[in-house]
Amino acid sequence: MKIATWNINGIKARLDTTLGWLREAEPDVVCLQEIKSVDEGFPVDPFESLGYNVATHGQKGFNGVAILSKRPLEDPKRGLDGAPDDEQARYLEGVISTDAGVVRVASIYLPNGNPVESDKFAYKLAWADRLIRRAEELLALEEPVVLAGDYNVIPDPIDAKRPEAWVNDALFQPESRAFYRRLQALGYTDAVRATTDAACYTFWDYQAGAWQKDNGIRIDHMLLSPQAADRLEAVTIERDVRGRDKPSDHVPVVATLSV
DNA sequence: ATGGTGGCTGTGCCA
Repeated sequence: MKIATWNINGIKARLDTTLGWLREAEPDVVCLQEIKSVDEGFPVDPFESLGYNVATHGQKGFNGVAILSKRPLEDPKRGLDGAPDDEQARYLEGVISTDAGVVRVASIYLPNGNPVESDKFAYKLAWADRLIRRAEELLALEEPVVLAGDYNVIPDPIDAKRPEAWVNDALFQPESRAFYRRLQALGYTDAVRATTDAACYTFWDYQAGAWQKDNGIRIDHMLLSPQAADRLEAVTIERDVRGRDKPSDHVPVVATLSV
């Protein structure tokens, strides 16, 4: 099974770009972030025409996540527990059954958190704590679990072309990096780092020629429970997608699992 | 170099 995660930066502006990559890569499951659409506004039909079931958790204007899956998404869960007044749409989880078993998938859009001195950074860390609690609950199920999404965390200096440029940014704060390590200490595996030690990026800013200079960062991650890590066969970062027409500023990350 | 670009919104906010 090919499972992908991709921050598309707006489904309306990215519809053709997204459909084009789906036709070519033919992933079984795609976790989308930043759909920037309410559920009723998401263009379901073209994805269903490609054979996908569509589940969304959207909001007006910003944020919003979705899961596309060739098989039905069972038991969908929208949002994380622990903050009933939080209206930001950043988490969608569900179960996919195959002939070889089940896999639980979550589409995650962790808050950016900039600027660090603002309440946005506190919100980021609080949201990360709520994700840790969910991740702990999921580990207890002893299922293959894939926590996929835009984490807005640069884990290590190797994950940025110019790490010195990010030292005051929320994405590279010690607290943000500690959260990411804590997830791994619980037992989750960084799928990219399970397959390579090389520098590789998933995001290049639209500004200042970042793509042309390869001034990128690795912030889109797939974290695997032990049962999922045991089934990991391959991981790719679809870097060339960034150089196409009307690109998102992020590219897809794809993991192949033997489920 | 306190800019730069892009999406969605609504005359600015967010990334």
